[in-house]
Amino acid sequence: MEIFLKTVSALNDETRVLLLRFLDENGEVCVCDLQNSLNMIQSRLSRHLKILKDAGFLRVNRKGVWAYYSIRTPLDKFRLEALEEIRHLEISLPLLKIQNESCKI
Amino acid sequence: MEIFLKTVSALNDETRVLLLRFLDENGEVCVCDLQNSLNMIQSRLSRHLKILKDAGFLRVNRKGVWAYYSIRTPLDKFRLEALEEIRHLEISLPLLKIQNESCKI
DNA sequence: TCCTTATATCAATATATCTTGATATTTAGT
DNA sequence: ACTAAATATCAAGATATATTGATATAAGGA
Repeated sequence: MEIFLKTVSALNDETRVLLLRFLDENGEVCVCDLQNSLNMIQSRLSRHLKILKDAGFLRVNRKGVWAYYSIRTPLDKFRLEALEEIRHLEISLPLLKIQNESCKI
Repeated sequence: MEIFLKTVSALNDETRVLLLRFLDENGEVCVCDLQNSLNMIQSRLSRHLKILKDAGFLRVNRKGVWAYYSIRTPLDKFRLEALEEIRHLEISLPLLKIQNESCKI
């Protein structure tokens, strides 16, 4: 029950749905680029990324000071179905903005 | 997005997950019997049933003063997958208690 | 070691959701 | 019309979650 509720509550926020969709479309993205692209305050972004990671949707890849987040694979059936649902939502998705080249993998 | 969030937020509550599971196992159940079986205050129950109904999970069948709730069919893929997930949760489910026979369909 | 940058966490406030008891509505029976 | 029972809705307080700015932590370079 706890895991289910954690999974579902992670989905229960417009910001996080947008994040999932953005990462689903753009693959592995650095936090600083998410910040720029989504025009989001850093502490807010960090919080939501943690919630999505803890709920099993995301993985982090740290390279020095940078943290690259991406959709975790493989996802189980339910999380995958949720992601599939999010793929079909009509969302005006911002473009990925790369801030500095050094951050680029 | 709104519909998705409404669906997901309906799932984001232990009481409602229990309700879904209970109705999934017991079929169409009268509110008064839900009240008895789940040992829940009436206003609380009524609120959660409404949320689940508005989110597309339940349907109501009114017969006189009684209201019989059941899982709506057919459910779309995502809601069905959520229900499937709930089916596999380890929940100690109370038994259905029929209060008065007149309520029985 | 000191400084800078990226990210994470904390504290305070604002907003949303849940629970309960009280009240309103609806229906059937007399 | 009046009453009783089932259900729905409302109002107040309690609890949880989100946002923001401030601070902490960690890594790399001078």
